[in-house]
Amino acid sequence: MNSPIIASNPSFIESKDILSRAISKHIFIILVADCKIDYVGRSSSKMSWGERVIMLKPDGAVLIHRKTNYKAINWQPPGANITVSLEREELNIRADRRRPQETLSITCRKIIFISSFLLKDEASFDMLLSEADIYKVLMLYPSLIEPEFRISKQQKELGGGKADITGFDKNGQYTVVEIKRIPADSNSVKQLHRYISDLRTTSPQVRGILLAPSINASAKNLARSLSIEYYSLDLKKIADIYSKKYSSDVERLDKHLF
Amino acid sequence: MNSPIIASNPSFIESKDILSRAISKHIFIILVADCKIDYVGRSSSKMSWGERVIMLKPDGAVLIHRKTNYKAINWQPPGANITVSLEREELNIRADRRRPQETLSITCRKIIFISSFLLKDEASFDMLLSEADIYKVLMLYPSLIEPEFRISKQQKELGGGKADITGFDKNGQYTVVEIKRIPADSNSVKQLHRYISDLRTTSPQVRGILLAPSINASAKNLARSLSIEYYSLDLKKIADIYSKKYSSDVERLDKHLF
DNA sequence: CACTACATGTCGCCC
DNA sequence: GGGCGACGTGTAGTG
Repeated sequence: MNSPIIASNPSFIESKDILSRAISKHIFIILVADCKIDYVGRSSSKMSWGERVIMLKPDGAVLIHRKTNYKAINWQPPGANITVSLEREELNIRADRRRPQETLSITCRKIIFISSFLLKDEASFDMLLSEADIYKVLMLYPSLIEPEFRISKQQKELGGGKADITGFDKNGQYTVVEIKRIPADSNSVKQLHRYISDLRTTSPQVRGILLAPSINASAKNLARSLSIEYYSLDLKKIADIYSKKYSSDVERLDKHLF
Repeated sequence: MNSPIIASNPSFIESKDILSRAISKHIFIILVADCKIDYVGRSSSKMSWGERVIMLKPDGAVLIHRKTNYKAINWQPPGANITVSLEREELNIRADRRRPQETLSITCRKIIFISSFLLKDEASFDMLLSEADIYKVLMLYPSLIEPEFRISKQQKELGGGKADITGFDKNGQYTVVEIKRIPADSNSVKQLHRYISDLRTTSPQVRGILLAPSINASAKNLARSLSIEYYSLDLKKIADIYSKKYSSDVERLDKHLF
């Protein structure tokens, strides 16, 4: 954290100086200003004067936040070209993007506060046990789905969507498997039903298996009425296998688990 | 802009005091801190120590931004319950949400900077060329849908959802129209199909028309198989009409365009 | 609180 | 770079 700059009620000249320097050096900037916003691009928007928080990131990303909501009210993604200009009693910040051609213009009539600083942050961001991770483990060990299960195809196109796993159970019955990493709801059941509904018109005995850590009551009822089976998925076990697989030695694991 | 608070390198005690007060008073907070993040909910993630910008909004929204990217790396949407606690040499900020049950935990080992302030902002946000704007233009000039098209109803309840426009073509055939302002995908086709599927059981010749600036290959195939028609929508022309209508003089426009 | 549909969706993957 | 599908999608409107 070198050279943090903090200025309250800076003049326009001072503000422009801080902004220009920070932008050219790719330093993170936060400003709070009374501003109006014009955006023209894929859509277009206008917002008149008000106090907002503006973030200018080293990679060219621009965000304008109002006092509520998770999403920025206006923005520009990374890679935007940011320019600052001083015109009479207004400071203008413009962020341009090409492909798609979009322009974001922030006109400030009062700068309440500016700060700029380096952010030292080299940490990795680890998303744990995504659906893709579970999928990888099940592809490696199909018997976790059901004993003697054989996977025939992954991500098969069905009913307009993509089924997670399709294959055959120990009786040779064609089966579609849907995986959820969070408690299954009626949407999960409907999703799986969409996949198998067209298959069932030709072969009604197609099995649909829903694998999830748990399932809620209405989803369970819906599944029963649609002849879809639900089995609980032991996420802890999956996570265990996943971490072991990615540390090493899959062979020993095989013997240990099955 | 009353009572802005700005503190550089505040102590943990001072930080907790500022945070607790600002949260209880629903005042906007920005802090820059060396922190680690744990999130558990629909997914889960972990990130170890690093300097980040944290925003706590009056409505309970929480955003954690790293030095790059448009999106927050971790967040909590509005309505989260935010609590602050001080434990040994760490300040912890927790944001909890129910339904879905999710927890975001921010552990700070150093507060670089805190500021908190009210944001006076009552401006309206005006977005132009939304799908609603396209409706308006088509309602004014149904012939843009198809020559001699007659609109009977806007936003008709069908198949559990709301169809954009329903009406009759030049042959008196009942028609459901779905509008997209972005390239149509298979979801768009499915959406329209849901609207017309029950109608077609009684009158198979009901037309489904999808209007969008473009359509992707899989959606085109799906549309064909479901007997749904796609026609491209000239957004530039629509925008042109819209802006002219809202500047004035619709009469002259009529003569000019048709 | 549910369900539905829109969004400058954004993001990542594959071609 | 464009096409395509998933997302911790978020967000607004409606019953």
